[in-house]
Amino acid sequence: MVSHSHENSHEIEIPEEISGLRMTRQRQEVYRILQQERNHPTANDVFMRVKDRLPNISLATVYNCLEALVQHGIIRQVNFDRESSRYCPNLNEHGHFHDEVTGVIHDVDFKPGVHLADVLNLPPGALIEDVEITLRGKITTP
Amino acid sequence: MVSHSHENSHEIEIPEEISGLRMTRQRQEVYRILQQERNHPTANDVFMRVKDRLPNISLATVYNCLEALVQHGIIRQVNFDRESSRYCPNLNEHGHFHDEVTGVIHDVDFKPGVHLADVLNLPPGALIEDVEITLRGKITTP
DNA sequence: ACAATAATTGGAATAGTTCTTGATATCAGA
DNA sequence: TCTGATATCAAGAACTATTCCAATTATTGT
Repeated sequence: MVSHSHENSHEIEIPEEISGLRMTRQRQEVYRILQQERNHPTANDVFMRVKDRLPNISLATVYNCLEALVQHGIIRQVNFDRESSRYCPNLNEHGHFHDEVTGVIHDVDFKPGVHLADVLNLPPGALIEDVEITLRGKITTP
Repeated sequence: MVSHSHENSHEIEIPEEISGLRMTRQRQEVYRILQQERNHPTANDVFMRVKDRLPNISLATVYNCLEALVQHGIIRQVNFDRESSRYCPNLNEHGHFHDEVTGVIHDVDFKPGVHLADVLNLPPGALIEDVEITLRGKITTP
């Protein structure tokens, strides 16, 4: 069923395996959408977009694919309060600024040389495995 | 129904109004629990604890009280991934370190003099209204 | 005390996500 | 290549935290 030919040579090529995760057709397409749309889509956003290419894909599969990609460190899951999870292909340590007015989510990098552990009073012996920095506010354009 | 006498003088006294919020009996008791148990309880944790003193309180009321307290800036709501929201009476700007092994959540303060805006490349014009810093990891005790 | 307003209750509804089951696809070894 | 084992997928049911709703109760201001 899966074609191994180069269907559209101008599109992003996704290898058949990333970080030990078998890249099935569904995972490829889900991943491709995250690479193309850097708008921090929700699972449902991805679901709607991916149906263009895989009309029979189910929402459960989108969730499965996203989870597999997250588990293998290929994408990141981002949560804002209790809203739907969003997904992000930017693997650099970064935070997110959520513009309350427009709803747009901006990636926020640390200034060069800054590391979180340098600015926080962590409990002794703390070994950080994951960081999530989320900011909410407005953008004033004077 | 509400007694205005000092029922137990050794207990925390909670005024009848905080920041413009009428402190009903239910809100008082919910708030008292947050002050006493600094374990970042969930709404359900609070519900179970508060039933000792208000056996007829409903979970919806606990949610209402927590929301009212959050809205008035008396407590903070904290979210870890997609888990139940937790609530925290510490109003200082701080983050949370979630110990994956024990499940304990530690408050994490900034080192003195550090401000988040100083270490992040925020989008131009960004006006931060709320910050959430959540860390996940282990604590090694050598 | 009375009317108006606010808060509480309990249950139903909602939304995002996960689970289950049966079908399909892929892989590894003979 | 065949065969069994394993992994993935689809569809829908189930789950869970939270919110909503309608009826009751409490509080406030006059």
